[in-house]
This record gives sequence, C-alpha cells and structure tokens, in this order.
Amino acid sequence: MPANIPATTTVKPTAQSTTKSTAKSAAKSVANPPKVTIEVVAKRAGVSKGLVSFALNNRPGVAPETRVRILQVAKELGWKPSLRARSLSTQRSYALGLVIARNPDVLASDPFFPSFIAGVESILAPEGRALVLSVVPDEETELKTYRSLVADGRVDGVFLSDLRHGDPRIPLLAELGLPAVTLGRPDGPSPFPAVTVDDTPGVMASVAHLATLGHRRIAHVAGSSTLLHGSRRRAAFAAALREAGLPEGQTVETDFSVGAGSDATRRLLTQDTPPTAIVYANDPMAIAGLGMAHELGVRVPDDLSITGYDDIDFCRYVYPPLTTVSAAPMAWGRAAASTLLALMENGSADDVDLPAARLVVRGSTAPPHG
Amino acid sequence: MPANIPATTTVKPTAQSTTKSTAKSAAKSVANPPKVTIEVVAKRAGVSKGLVSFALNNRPGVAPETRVRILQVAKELGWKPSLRARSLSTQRSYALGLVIARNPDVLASDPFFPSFIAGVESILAPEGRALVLSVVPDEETELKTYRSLVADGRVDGVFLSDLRHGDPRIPLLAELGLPAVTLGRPDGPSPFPAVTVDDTPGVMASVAHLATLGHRRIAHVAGSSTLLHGSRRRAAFAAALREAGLPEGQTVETDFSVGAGSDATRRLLTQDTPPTAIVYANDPMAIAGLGMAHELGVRVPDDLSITGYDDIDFCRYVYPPLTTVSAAPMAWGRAAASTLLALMENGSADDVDLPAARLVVRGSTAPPHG
DNA sequence: TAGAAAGACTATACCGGTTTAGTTTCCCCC
DNA sequence: GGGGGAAACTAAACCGGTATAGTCTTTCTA
Repeated sequence: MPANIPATTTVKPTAQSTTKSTAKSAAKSVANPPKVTIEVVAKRAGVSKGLVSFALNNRPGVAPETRVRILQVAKELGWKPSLRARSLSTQRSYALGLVIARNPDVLASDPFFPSFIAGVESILAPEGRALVLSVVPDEETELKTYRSLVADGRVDGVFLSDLRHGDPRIPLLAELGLPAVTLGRPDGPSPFPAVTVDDTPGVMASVAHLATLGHRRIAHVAGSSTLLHGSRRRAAFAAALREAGLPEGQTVETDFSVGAGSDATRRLLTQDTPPTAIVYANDPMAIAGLGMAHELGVRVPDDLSITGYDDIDFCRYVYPPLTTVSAAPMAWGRAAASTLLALMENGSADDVDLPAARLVVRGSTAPPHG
Repeated sequence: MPANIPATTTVKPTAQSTTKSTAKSAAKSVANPPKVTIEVVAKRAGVSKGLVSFALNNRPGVAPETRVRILQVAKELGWKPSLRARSLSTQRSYALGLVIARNPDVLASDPFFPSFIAGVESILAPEGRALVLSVVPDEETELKTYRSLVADGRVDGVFLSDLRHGDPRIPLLAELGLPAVTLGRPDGPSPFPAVTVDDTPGVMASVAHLATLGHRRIAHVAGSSTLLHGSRRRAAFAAALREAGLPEGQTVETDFSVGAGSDATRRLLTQDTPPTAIVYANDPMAIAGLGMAHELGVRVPDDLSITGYDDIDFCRYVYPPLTTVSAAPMAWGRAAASTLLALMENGSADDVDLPAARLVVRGSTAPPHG
C-alpha cells in the first residue's frame, strides 16, 4: 500500500475476463521452505544469535573454531542475513541512488547514462548493492526526490550528475547528511569527492585540430550554460581560439537536444559568412548538424568541418564519420561507484581524476576549401 | 558495508590529506531532531501504537474522531512511517525492478529504455515506489540478478523486457513467486499480464508504403531472432511482402547494434542486384544504414529508400529525415507500471494492448527511379 | 434484563537482524 | 591462592513498524 493513502483507488479489480491470475499463490504455496533465519542458525550451531551475528560480521570476541563452525552451519543451511532486518537495525539501505533531471527527449538521445549506469552496476552488483534510479522532469521535483529518498532511507548515497552553477543539490545533500559523489568538480564549495573527466583538453584539441587544418571561422554550438559542462566546454572553446590566435568565434547556446542542435546549425549556416567549422558540445547535436548541412546542400567535410563530443556509437557510422572527443562513461561510472562506496566506508574519499577525454579524428573534419 | 565484511571499520578517518570530509558528521550532528516514530505519535495522541497504525492504514475499528485526531497529530509532528520498519514487518520493499541484459553498446544507442523508464517513474513516484535498476552483461548474470533481487527482497515485482523465445525468465519468476509484467506477449505460456504495443502493423505498413511507391526489391535488416520482437518484425516483413504480391525479400540478421546495421547495409548494397529499399528493425541501424549508403555513393531516397523503427528523436534530424514507425515508449512505461501495481494489489491484472505503432512517413522513402 | 455481539482500543508478539550490558570461564601474576 | 582482567559467550534491548489476541464498553437482542 502506498505511504498513506486516502483513497486507495489505486487499483480496483476490473471485472473483465481475467484469464490471468498472478503466479504468486501458485508458486509460493508449493514448496514453502521453512525460512532459515539467524535464530535457526544459532540454534543449530548451539550458540546465541548475537554470536552468529558477530561471526558473520567478523567481529572480535568469537573463538576461531566457533566462528568456523558457525559459518559452516550457515553455509549448510544456506542462510543469508535478511537485508530488510539488517536495514532496520543498521539504518542503512545498501543501495545507491541516481536522480536524473532531464527532459525525456534529451535524455533519450543521450547515450551517456546507459553507459555510465552499466559502469556503476559493474561495481555495485558484486558488492551486493542496488541502484535506485529516478528520472524526474524538473529541478523542483528533483530536489523533492532527494528529500524523499533520504526520508525513506532508500539509499545510502547518491551520484550527482549534470552539475549546475551554484548547484542547489550540494547544500541540500550536505544538509540532509547524504553522502554523494559529484561527476565533475562543482564550481562552489563542496563537501563531496569529485570524480572528474576533464573535458577541456578534448574541446581545445578539437579547436586546435581545426585551426591546424586551416579553419579561421569556427563556431560553437554550446550546451546549456546553466550546466557546468555546458559552460566549461564553451569556455574551453573560447580559450582554444585565443590560443590559436583566431578571432572570437560565434557561439549558439542550446539545451543539448538534437532539435536545438539542428536549429542552431541552420542559423549558423544561413548567414552571409557562415563558419567553415562547427564544434558541437555533444554528439547528438553534431549528428543533427550533419543532417542540417546535408539539407542545406553544405558538404561535410568539404564545405564544413564538424566535431562532436562523447564519441557515441553513432559517430563511427554516420557519413562522414564524426570527429569527436571520446569520454569514457563506463569507466566514469566505475570510478564514481568505487569512490562513493569508499566514501561511505571510510567517511572520506579523495577526488579522482580520470584520463582526460581525447580527440578522435575521423572524416568529418578536413581543410577548408578556399 | 558489503554483505559480510571482515572489519567493521564503518567510518574511520583515513589519515590522508583529507581536505574533504564527509558531509555526514557535520550535518547530522547539528540539528539532531528527536526522531519521531509511531511511538511518539501514539503517546502524543494518547493511544497505543497499534491504533496509530490502524488509523494510518485506513483500517476499520478506529473511531472516526480518533482517526482524525491521530492523523492530525501525525501531521503536526511530521511523522512518516519508516519504510525500513514497514518493509521488515510486511515483507515488502515497495520497490519495482528492471533488469536489462544488453551489450552496453547496444544499450547506449537505443533510446527505448530512458523513455520507458521516464514513463515508469511518472507512475511510481506518486505512489511512493522506487525503481531498482540493474544492467547486466549476459543472460546468466541476468537470471542470477533476479534470484538475488528476490532473495534480498529488493523488489516486489519486475518488468520483463526484451522477451526471448522460450524465455527462461518466465518460469524462473513464476518459481520465485515474483510478480511481473511482460513487455509484449511471450511466445509460451505465461502467468503474467502482458502490456503490448503491437509492432506488426507498423512494419507491415512500412512495407506496404514501399510497395505502393513501386519498390519490388525490398530487403530487411532484422534484429536478433532470439528476441521476440526481432523475429516478429521479421515475420511481419515477410507477411507484408506476400500480401503485396512481392517475391520473398532478402533478410540480414543482426544484433540490433549500430555497427551491425552498418555492415548489413554494406552487404546488401554491394550485391549485383541490390535492393531499392531496406526496412530496418530499429532506427539506430537505419541511421547507420543511411551513413553507409552515403559512403557507398548510394543516394537516399533516390537510389534507395529506407525505413526504421521506433521514431527516435534523431529520425527527424538526419538527412533525409527518416521514415519510421512510431512506438510510444513513455506511454508503454506508464501502462506497464500501472499494470504491475495493479497485479501486486489485486493478485491479477488484465493484459493491456496499447495503440499499435504507426508509420511516420518522412523523406527517406520515395519511388524507385526506373 | 441477562447475554451476546459489536466497537474501540490496548498489550504484546513478531519481522530478523545488530548491539550493549552482563555473565562465566580461564589464565596470569604477585 | 586470591584478585584482576581478558576472552568467549549469552540475554535482552533495540530498530519501528504490523498484526493478533484480548480487554473493556456500549448497544442490540431475546
């Protein structure tokens, strides 16, 4: 039953022809194995349940032979301590949380999270931890979600992705006392360890690559500047231009969505003096840009060079294949998970800097014709 | 702490240069609010805790005025029943599970799950349920994951996606007594309700559309035939050809991945008599096919028409925009979640048939040039 | 008007672990 | 050989709810 339901109309037996009946009843009543609890193990081993608990948790004060015997009995009986009981007494849930606040469209076209999550899982699963995922539509709901995750004790720690400027989640989580790991370094003070893949070098390398090819009018289709990585990539873009001795480039801000990337591209290319190269803040937008270029009859890479960011699978298979920057979301997930576990175990954890994202040159970049 | 940890060093300050310190200590010690439990509410309302529980759960046997008073007190004190305690005594977790067994690459390029999950969440969140997500690399791990989800009591029910022929998960879950909902109708007997978006009409419509345009050599890049929707779309393709009075078409089986889609396309197009149209089993492969066509100098849609399946965001923005079949993963997620909740509440739930996927005609299909 | 039945509520067992406060036993040492 | 202390273990409280059995009124019934 839901938390405290006024009208539990949740589900009323639709009186229709219900050929289906749940598997529960059938299956559960058959075997009905005599639940083995810590009590049973204790009795069988001839000790108190407290001692079984001690033995299980490797605590001092248990004679070596006794410990062995207890564990032996536990194994024989196939006993696994009840997560629920343990949760109640330890006040922990043995689960970690990830809250994603994104427009479903943007989320859907962005392959970051599936890979990231796969990485996270590869660490959590062997540790017996679960991942609780929330996908919420807006920031307000997001904060509420964190509050209720804590209130319900659903998770022992969370991953903080898509950092924003002056991110309100950081003080919130600090106040709630919920351990967290940030994906990237926040711009303000933070009590949490950061696991970072520096994206600046990758973006700068993209620009440098284009400059070396001879491009002088390079534009940037940036992501949302409220997002830290959005504005950071934008800053890296600007810095790289300066470094290359090029004039300031045009920048169009978007929300990272495919549609916005397409629109931005149209705007850039339909000017009197369009850029000869565009650096996109992510791959989906770059791919949309490629489509738009085709539509406008602008040839890539002959008339226009483009670069993306993320190196999603698609990049290799669009035509021409996309020059992009390769982050490693799966490794990122692994590192973030390890760090969060360490933080929870030790009460502190060091920041982790993963290898910076690298430029991968493919066919979408070439010297400008002129 | 892991399941059974050697040293219960829960939280010791690692003596390293720890500029970070966990937020826990700091935050928690400040306020330290005197935990409000059911006991406190009971005392304050001058009743027993049992009665508070009854009032909360809308059970008979509580005088109306008393109920009101209790709930009033509960609200004043800001009491929310402890999920953990409740879990222990009700033997439920108030969470639902989704286990995804996919190659991370395939998963990453497939926007189905993010959208589906967003739909699921929109139903679960208001009900106070959480979603536990597992991403596993292979089938063996997948089955193990279900077992341990049940053993740990992590979830009260699960979503079964990517149905396979003679899917082993169905008997397993039945045996485990875990309520489930299948996404689509399984091919064997199943005790579980199915929530279905029929994909056959969409695929048939694609073929019909191509046939109407005048195509006679239509090929199919199919998904894995171990997957039900893979082989079903393939069957629909074949049926549609027959219905249109066309000869059997070439079919290449893939694993649904972008790379495989690309390879399959190359193989098809480099034959002596290549097809004039290709029906892809999903959009990512179609997009890869588009790229390959470009690479081979095959113009779309002039020399080759292509169609996809799913109507992912990209379709509108590649060039030419992709004719595809629009499923509605978010609505699917909502329906699946509602059905699973209903099943758990009532012990049974009816199958749900969502509106069949529809063909969306865009620029990637045109009459074959003669 | 006794007696049964219903209604409101309490006391308490229970879920299955962890943890603290004792208790026993054994050993060491002066 | 008696006191001190550590080691090994037990008993019971505790986490915070739910559920069951039972108590005490009040009301309906025969």
